Amino acid sequence: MIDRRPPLTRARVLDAAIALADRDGVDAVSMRRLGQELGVEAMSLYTHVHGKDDLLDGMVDAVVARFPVVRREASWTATLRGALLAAGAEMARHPWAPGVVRTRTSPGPATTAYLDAISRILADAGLSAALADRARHALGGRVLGLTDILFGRQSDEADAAFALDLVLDGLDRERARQAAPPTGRTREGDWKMW
Amino acid sequence: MIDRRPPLTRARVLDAAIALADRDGVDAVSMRRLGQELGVEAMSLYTHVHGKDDLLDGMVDAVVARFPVVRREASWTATLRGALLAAGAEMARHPWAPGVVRTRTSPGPATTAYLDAISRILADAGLSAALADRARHALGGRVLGLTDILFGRQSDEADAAFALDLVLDGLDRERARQAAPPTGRTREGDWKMW
DNA sequence: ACCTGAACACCGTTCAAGT
DNA sequence: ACCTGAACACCGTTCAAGT
Repeated sequence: MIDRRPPLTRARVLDAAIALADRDGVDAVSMRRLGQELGVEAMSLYTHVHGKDDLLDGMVDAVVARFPVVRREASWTATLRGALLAAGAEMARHPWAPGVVRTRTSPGPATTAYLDAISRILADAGLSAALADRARHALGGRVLGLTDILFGRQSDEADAAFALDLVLDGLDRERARQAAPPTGRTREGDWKMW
Repeated sequence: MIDRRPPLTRARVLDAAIALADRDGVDAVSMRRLGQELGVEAMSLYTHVHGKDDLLDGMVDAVVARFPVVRREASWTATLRGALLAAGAEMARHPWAPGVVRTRTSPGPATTAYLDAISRILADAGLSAALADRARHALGGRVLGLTDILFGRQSDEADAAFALDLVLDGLDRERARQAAPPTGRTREGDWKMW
C-alpha cells in the first residue's frame, strides 16, 4: 500500500514543534506528542532530529530565522531600534521561546547570522569592538527576553521600546564620548570602564 | 524505634531543593531525587509543598529572600545600582533561578516585599507612578535575567553594571525632564511617550 | 534510509494504608 | 498530622526488527 503522508523533513518537524509549543506550551512538546501531531511514531523523529536537545535548538533557530531582514534607517540607533523591536515582536508570537533560549548553549546558523548583522550595524556606527560587545549584551538580554513575570505583569511593546530607547540613547552618548575623549578630569559619576 | 531524622519543614525542603539545583541543575530537582536527598519518600514532600509547581515557586522566593537589605546611598540611582547589583550577584549564585523565574506566574511574599522596596526608592526619588512602573520593567528584565546565552557568552558583573548604568542614567534624565518640562518644541528623536 | 514497537529507566501525582 | 509504597499515566531514548 502506498504511503500518502508527505515525507518527514527536519523543517516539517521543527515547524510542527513550534506550532505545538505556540498552541499548548513547551511542556506539551514531547517526542511522543510531536510524533502524534505528524501522524508518525515518536522514534521516527530521531531520523531528522538528534534528540530532544537538538529539537529545542532547532526550534529556537527556526524562530530567529523568521526575524525580518534588518532595514537601514537614518541613524544607527534607529536601525537597531527597528531591528530589535521587530525581533521582539516575533519572539512575542512564541511565548515559550525566551525561556528555551536561556537553556541553549550554542547558537544555530540563523542566530549566528542575525548576531553578525547586529555586530555590523554597531561596527558601521563607529563603536569600538569593546563597546560593541557590551552593547550586544545590554540589548540582547532585554529585547529577546521581553517578558518579566517577576515584576508582575508582562511587559508590552511600549515597555520594551522604552527600555530599548534608554539603552540606545546611552550607547550613543558613549560612542560620542569615545570618539572625542574629554580633555579635563573625569566627572564624578562617570562609568569607570576605560 | 525512635526516628532520629530532623523533622521535615517547608524551609528544609526548599533549602535542599536549592542546594540540589545549584549542584546538579534544575532538571535534577525531581520529587523522587529531592526526597532521596532528604532521606524521605517522594510523597512525604507533599505534606510541606503542594506539588512541583509550589516547590519551584518556593525556591524562587527563597532565593529572593536572600537578597541583601537595600542600603540607601547618596543618590537614588546609586541606591538602586547597589541594590540591583547585589540582587544580581545572589541570582548569579543560582544559575537555574532566572530561567525558573520566567515560568512563574505570581511572586511570593519575599519577592513582593523586594519589589515594594524598589518601588519606594523610585517614589522617593520623585518619579511619577507611570515612570516608576516603566522603570521597574526596564530594570527587572536586565538585572534579574543576567545571563544571555543567545549572545554568545555569559555576561559578567561588569556587563550587568554597564547595562544598568545606561538605564539608570536614562531614567534620571527622564525624571529631570518630567520635573521641569521643556517650554519649547520637542526635539527630534525625543521619546514619544507623553 | 526510514519507520516501527517493545523495553528500560525515569517523571509527577493519586490513593489506600499505616503510625 | 505525617509518612509510606504501590499504581497510573506519562517522559526520553536504546535496540532489534521490519520495509
